[in-house]
Amino acid sequence: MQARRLAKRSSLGGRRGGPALPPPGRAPEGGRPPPPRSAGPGPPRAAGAALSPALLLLGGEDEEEEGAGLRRGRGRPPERPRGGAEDGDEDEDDEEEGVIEADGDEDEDGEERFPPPGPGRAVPRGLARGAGKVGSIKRDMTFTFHPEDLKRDSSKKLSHQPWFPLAMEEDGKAADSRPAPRAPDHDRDSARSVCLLEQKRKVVSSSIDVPPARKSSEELDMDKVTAAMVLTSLSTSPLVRSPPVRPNESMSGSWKEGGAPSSSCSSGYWSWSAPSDQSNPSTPSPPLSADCAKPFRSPAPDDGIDEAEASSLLFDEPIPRKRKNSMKVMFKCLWKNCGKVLSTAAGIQKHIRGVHLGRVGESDYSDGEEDFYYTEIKLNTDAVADGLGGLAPASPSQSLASPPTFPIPDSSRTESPGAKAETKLMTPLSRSAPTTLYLVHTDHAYQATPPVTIPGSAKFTPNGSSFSVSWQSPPVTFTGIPVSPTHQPPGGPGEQRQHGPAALSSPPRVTVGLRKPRGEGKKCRKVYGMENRDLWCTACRWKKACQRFLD
DNA sequence: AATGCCGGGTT
DNA sequence: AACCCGGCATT
Repeated sequence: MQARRLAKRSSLGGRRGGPALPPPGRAPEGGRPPPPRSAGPGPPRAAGAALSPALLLLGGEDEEEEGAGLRRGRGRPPERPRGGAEDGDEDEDDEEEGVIEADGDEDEDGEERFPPPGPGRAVPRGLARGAGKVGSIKRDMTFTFHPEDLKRDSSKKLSHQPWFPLAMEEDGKAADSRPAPRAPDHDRDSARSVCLLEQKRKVVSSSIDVPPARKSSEELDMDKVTAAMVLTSLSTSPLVRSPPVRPNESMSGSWKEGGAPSSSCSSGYWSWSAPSDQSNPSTPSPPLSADCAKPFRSPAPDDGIDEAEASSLLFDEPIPRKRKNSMKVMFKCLWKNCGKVLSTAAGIQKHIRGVHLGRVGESDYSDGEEDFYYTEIKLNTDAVADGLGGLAPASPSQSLASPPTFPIPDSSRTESPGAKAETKLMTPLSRSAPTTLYLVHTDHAYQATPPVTIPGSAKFTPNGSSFSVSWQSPPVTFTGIPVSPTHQPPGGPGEQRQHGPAALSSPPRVTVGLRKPRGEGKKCRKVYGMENRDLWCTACRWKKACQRFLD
């Protein structure tokens, strides 16, 4: 590393002249070829910066070399490293990891960018897209997915409802005619059309039988289309994403009962895939996929897992599916001095209704008032080990941007009676989650540890008596006021700068003009060492006050 | 000597 | 503004 720096420095002309080592393979002075250094600093560097987070996952060495290449490259004519190397690198990345959409919207060649699903996918899709619709479609539909198609499809269907079945039939015929040209059997065709319909929508895997006997397939279609649309809107607006996550809520949406399980789940899957199309760089919405897509992957084992793995790896977030086995949802009564914890929402509602609200008779009836008196607790078996990271999977990305926007955690909660139980209950968790996710997501283990000591998690014990209300607020305050010194949003140096002095200002008022006392905490240099200078926070790299490990 | 980072220069 | 580094204070 130092060598690298030296090399760089010397290649730049050895500003200080004196102690600079002679550059390894280069004539030091005199008729030096004019290095195109002015062209260098901008783009390549940026590229390096962009790459590094992803590479970080793959291991330090790669990045190291990458970085070295970059820096060296700037002083050199673009023989091999940059122009070609960049492409090569990216390709490599793509191949290794399947997809990187860290900056997915950067390039707008939609077609190229499309294959998020990983290497295996590209081929079948091509086939499916082009001629080979016939044979492989059944398999493909499970995995391939074009949100566009879906949208186009549904909109088509909606607008031209009348001719839709016809079209489908034609489609089916066309499909059929190739392998076995024979007289069209209408029954089979209709059945097939149903199948195709499903396929088009990417609704089911092959193993799930679509009941062809259903007479009014049109009605059913409408149903599904509407369901799909509902889900579209849901998945499009990230804030309303919570509902499908929780299976055991008593009021699972009405659309759910109307649609077959296949419908709902496919929608989940669909909304999961959607981000690739929406050029939403942040993350897919794993919660949906975690619950829904999985069952459908199992019938087709050749693909699903890897891909999910890859995606989770790509987005460098804790694997969302973890939640499935490690999460346990409990419901805690918030009534004063009660603190009863039950495992089902129905149970806790009944409890509240009966015990606290005194509505013993009307056990079935629920106006939702009970919802105000209990809260959902997600117990994570990993929580102890991972710290708050365990909570993270609930909701990944979008609130990273604006953590401290909801300073009214409790009061508001108890007041809006019209709100739906689910959303209301979800919010505390799903909102607190991104914070924790953030902590885990951004850096390394030792950075994840300090947050564990924050009040929120300290109280996050299954049976803590003072748990419920007080627990919900801390995450919020925590977000707003960085109790945890460890982490800063990438854009937040300024913000954090304020906090540092704020904390320090009261004790050492005397030394206002002087240097602030040296921080005793770990700094990037200590933590990562000189050889991993690339991992340092920028401030440390520039020999400024460390931003990552604030004191 | 190693480290942290301020102040200031350069791009 | 981002980047970089001399040089000083602290450990």
